[in-house]
Amino acid sequence: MTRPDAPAGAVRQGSLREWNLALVLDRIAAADRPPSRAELAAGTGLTRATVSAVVEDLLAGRLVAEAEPTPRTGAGRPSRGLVLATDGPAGLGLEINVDYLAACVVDLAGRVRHHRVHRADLRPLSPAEALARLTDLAARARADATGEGLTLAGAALAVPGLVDDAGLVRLAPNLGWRDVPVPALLGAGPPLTAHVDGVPPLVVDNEANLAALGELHAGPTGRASFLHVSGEVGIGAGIVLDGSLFRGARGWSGEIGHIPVRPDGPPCRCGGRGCLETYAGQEAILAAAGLAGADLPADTATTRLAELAGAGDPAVLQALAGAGTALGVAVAGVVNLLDLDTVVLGGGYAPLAPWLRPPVLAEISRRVLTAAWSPVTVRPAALGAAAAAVGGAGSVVRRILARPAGWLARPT
Amino acid sequence: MTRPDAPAGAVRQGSLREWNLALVLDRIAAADRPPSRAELAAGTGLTRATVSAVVEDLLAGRLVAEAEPTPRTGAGRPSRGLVLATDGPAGLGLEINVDYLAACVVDLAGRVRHHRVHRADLRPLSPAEALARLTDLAARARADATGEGLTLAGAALAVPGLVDDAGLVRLAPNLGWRDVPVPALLGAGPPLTAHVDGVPPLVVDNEANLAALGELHAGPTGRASFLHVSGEVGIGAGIVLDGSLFRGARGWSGEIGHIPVRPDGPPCRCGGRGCLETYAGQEAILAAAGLAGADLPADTATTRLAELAGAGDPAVLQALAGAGTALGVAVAGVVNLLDLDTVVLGGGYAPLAPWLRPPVLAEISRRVLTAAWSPVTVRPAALGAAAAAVGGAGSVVRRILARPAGWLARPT
DNA sequence: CGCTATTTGTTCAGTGGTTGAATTATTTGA
DNA sequence: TCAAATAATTCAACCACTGAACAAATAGCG
Repeated sequence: MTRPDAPAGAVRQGSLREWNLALVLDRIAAADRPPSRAELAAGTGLTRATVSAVVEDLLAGRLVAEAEPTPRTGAGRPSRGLVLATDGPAGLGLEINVDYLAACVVDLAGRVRHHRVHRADLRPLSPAEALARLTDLAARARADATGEGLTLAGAALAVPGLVDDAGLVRLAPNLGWRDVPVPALLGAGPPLTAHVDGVPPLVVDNEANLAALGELHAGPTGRASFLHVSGEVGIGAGIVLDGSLFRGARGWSGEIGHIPVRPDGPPCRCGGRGCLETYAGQEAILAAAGLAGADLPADTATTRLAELAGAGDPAVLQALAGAGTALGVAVAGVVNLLDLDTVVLGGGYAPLAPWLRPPVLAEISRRVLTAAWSPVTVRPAALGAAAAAVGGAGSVVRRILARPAGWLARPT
Repeated sequence: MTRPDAPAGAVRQGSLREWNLALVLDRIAAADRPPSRAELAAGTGLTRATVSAVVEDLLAGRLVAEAEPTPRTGAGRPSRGLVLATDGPAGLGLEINVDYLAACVVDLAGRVRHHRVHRADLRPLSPAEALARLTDLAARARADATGEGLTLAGAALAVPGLVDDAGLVRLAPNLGWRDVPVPALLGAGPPLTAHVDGVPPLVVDNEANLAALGELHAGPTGRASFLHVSGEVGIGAGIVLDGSLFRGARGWSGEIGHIPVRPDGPPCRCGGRGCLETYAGQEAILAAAGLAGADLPADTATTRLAELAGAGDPAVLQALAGAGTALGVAVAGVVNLLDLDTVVLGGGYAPLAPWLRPPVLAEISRRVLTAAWSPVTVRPAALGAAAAAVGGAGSVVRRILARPAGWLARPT
């Protein structure tokens, strides 16, 4: 199935070119070394004539550039390799979390060109105050980007909570936010490029979703399926199916933290009982490790746990084993349901992966029906802290790569 | 997002026509009354000229037909309504289960033109013997179909087990099958139309998947997202996301029966403990209701349970309440994870829905984070017994509707 | 009954984008 | 220096869609 089942709209002449622009650009992005026009023609099935025409459009629009002449290889006219432009459009990624703000800029080629983190406990601040600080950070990122010749094509903001299509944060429990209209509050900053192709200049999304996207594009292939579990104060998950993020019917998928692990376990903030969060959330782990009252900032707490576990502290080791088992039970259910082959431990779980991985794997191999045929990989996230910001910035440029015609046709 | 992210292949001139054939055909199929060419043009955004040309191709290929002249409506030249052909291609749906075989034929318009069920306990038979009987049933269906002027375009066989791409049944626990090469054994029957468009003439798939597809196409809209839970001896689920079946990375999604409900509950056949199946599988319900030794055929067992529950038998009511609660716990996890808005109780659960629904709903409203914003519907399946056969046959004709060019270009 | 208004469906020149073959460009190797 | 080889461009042909004009078929009205 390479084609969507039911076309959504009319296909006119121009759609052909739109499609082939995306096709060629996608191959340039996916190639491991700058491909020539001839190689692209062979790879896509288009004729060399068509590829030349398409590439001409892409060059004119500053989406690709011709690479430095490569060292000679054989007889014949030398090929001119094509690479993604590093002086064209770029994406701005923003993140707001309980104890830090982050901003980063990613160019078309996926390189992180700017990255800055601002640590501060944001819980005492009002949403407007917190977002004002974020606007400062964004302005600095923008200045950096334009200084390097980049054009910001859009921004994505990661929030640890439920967000609706319009960017309204319905609920961010750990920030204490409820019904915060983020785009309006953040719109005070310098304007980004206006709506491109129907997408607003600022997209607000769940932190776990964007972190999963970051993980997807950090990996080698773009067509993976995995579950990215992000263990912060709450536990969120991003679900990537066949290379694209699954958002659910209303965009609120991934609430793995409230999967029941023991239906009659301890009560949870959500109103249920025995949710995963009550066993493997950060507070639960700290409490089990006897570090409950320490009141450490969230990220420090994680590093502290890793240190103590590395030193062999028995209470911490037992706490992590318990959390890992609970996580494994929940993840086994997910893997049974969705038939995924990879589980990524991200966010606060990444540094704890050495201790969480064994119990998670044990539960999976006990409970997953198909584990015998095809093993399930459990690994820590490749991207470190603030993966969500990078993922968000990446999502902006991926949107351009997926539909370059929209960018090329933008009003200038 | 109406367009796939990364085009998979070259888009040539002909692709345009291919796409628009599918577009127009899809609108004809989705319309609630035969649309005219002019209405199609208005609805799709194509010009009337293009629609005429496309419709001409579809008429020539016997995929659509002109409807009877409709009663007059206003001034102007009368329109000629277009309907899906009922004398063109049709799909053959087959099902093999523990205690019955079924075959049915569905035409392009989705009407069931033939349906026959053969009841017999298949467990004592070898796979070859069982499939020989199914071949007989299929031959009768074919004779019926050709008698009505239909051309069988392909077949889908539903099996209660894990199936790989090649049609090899890796494991069907309740039939006692392991590594059965179904297409080879069933291939002895009269040949179907040869490979159309790269798809083999016989597709073997999981029973729960095909039942979910049947439910999808029985519904009004083609773009739904829901979980179809099929409670037979085992418990399977078909996951429909945005109008298409999600099969998982390897095609083995939906094993909801082995989601852990109580991690330290009773041991399960799969090796785990406390799986959903040990609480809400048919055997578990019968045991809890005190009907364990009765040794009823599976479908009779379900009707018996419904009778007793209807009569107010306290043991049965309690058994169903317990099963419903366990099911609700598992389903709540799924809904939290995937953000679905509908859960369909199918297979053996359909007749028991009046008693299962309340506890399932109760667990969902307790445990699903977003239930407050947007309620989750729980309803019995619209299709009755052998829904998988109908769904399978439907999947064959849907494939033609989704890609009519492949059918039109077939060698004749 | 004839005329007009109205809507449907078809015809046809025009256009955009791809195709395939021929042509030009640029290098290696004999 | 020339032939072989490979890359990229050019150009006539072609395909499918567009837009406008046209033909077909009816209702309403005098």
